[in-house]
Amino acid sequence: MSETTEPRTLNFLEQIIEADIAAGKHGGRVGTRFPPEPNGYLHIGHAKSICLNSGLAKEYKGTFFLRFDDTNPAKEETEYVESIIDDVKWLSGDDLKDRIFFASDYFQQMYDWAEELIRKGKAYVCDQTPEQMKENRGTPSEPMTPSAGREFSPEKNLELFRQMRDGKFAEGERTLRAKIDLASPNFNMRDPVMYRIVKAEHHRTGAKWIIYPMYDWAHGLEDAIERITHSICTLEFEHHRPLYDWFLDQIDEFSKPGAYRPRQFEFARLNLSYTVMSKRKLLELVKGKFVSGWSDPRMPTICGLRRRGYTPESIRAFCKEIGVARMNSMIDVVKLENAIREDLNKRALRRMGVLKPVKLVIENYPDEKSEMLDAVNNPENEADGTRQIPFSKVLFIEQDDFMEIAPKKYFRLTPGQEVRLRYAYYVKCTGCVKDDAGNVVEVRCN
RNA sequence: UGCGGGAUUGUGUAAAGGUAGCACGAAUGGCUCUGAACCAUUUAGUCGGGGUUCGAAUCCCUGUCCCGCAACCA
Repeated sequence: MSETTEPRTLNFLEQIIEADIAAGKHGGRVGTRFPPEPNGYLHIGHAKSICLNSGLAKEYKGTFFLRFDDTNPAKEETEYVESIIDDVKWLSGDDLKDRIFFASDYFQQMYDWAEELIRKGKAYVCDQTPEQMKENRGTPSEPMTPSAGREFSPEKNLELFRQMRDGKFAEGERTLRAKIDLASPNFNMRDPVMYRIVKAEHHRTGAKWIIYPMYDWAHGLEDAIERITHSICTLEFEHHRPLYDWFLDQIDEFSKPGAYRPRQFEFARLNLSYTVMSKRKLLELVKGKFVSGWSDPRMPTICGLRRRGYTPESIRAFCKEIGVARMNSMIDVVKLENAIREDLNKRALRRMGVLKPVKLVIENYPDEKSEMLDAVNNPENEADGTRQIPFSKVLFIEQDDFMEIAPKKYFRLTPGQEVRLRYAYYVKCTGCVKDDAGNVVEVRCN
């Protein structure tokens, strides 16, 4: 007997993961995460990342975490944290129990590792202002100009760093920088900032910290702490990858032979035709009261789609359908619409409604009579049963369902044409009644 | 400019040297219970130029075009 196996096509991430499992990396385990900064509401673009990460974890029987990358108190709020948790739970169908984390919970650990780098002479305190840093960054052919701190002893830098932590400096006065390469063609490697001073209330740690880790320093550490195996992000972080690896290389715990190492992989973000996804513009719509709020059904936010009637299954199907690649693309929004149509077609209970009514009079139906007719709730699922709908001489139909003078392929009511009324009788249109202005006020048939 | 990515029907996405497939769209036809859905048929593609090979979307060379980055944002 021959086995017919469904030909399964893997996307590039599945191929990488399967190769890693086959090679025994991480003991064959898969751990993914969705790491939003709580600085806004999630939209359909984020849905792609959520479905990807949670989907891969499910597919390979791994773990999926929701982690808030809350490293910039100036932009983050608890309101966003709460909405993101709701949206991710709803979309992924995962209760996220015990699997919601915060970068801010790792601040002390990150700080300790920063001191480790300073002690090793791999990081230093810089006194350049943001403006000076920009001026001194150099050009592709000229190296950057460092500050004196680059040559200070580890002891002195450690002391300065502790002073930063303890509030001896104002915002912008000092930063901690990694000592990497003054002339790297990848500007991310030209001594990137690891910590900056931000004197703002953090939504979780309050005023405990006044120095905050930058994304590049923090992200790989967060992944490493959580034992993420495949750290999936969007394409624009591609040339941050050398930095991601460099930082982990500097920390004993993650650079020892056989030590745990997460890896970064990039994919193309979602672009949807006719859809605004810029956080700034969406915020403008909300603040300017052009919409009723983040969950306005016209918004491309996850909560907006939810209110519009999208099911999580349909959005997941959409994400699976569009695939994942490293090429920038523009998905036609009809693809999203197709996903919900397909889903709802299978499970939605049908109801009839009339938006712009016009009276339909059945001339040969008795004046006083009325009867109840059986209507199928869902033609695609008999189990959904039937309901009763009333029928009488005078009914209301959609204005668009009648045309006095109709084109060739008009299948609705027009004088002389017979149609079937849904769940009821065949009727033939005999004409219509108009008011003084010429508007059709009544359609007649028998 | 430097660095890093990318290029397969209209839009996406497969094919790891061996028949270019799938989905959505579009078109045509069918259907007197949603102009939906469904059914049938059709449409249309490997960026250009060289090379390797019996055979190239795939490997090599070369050109072109597109995207991203050069924040004390993530």
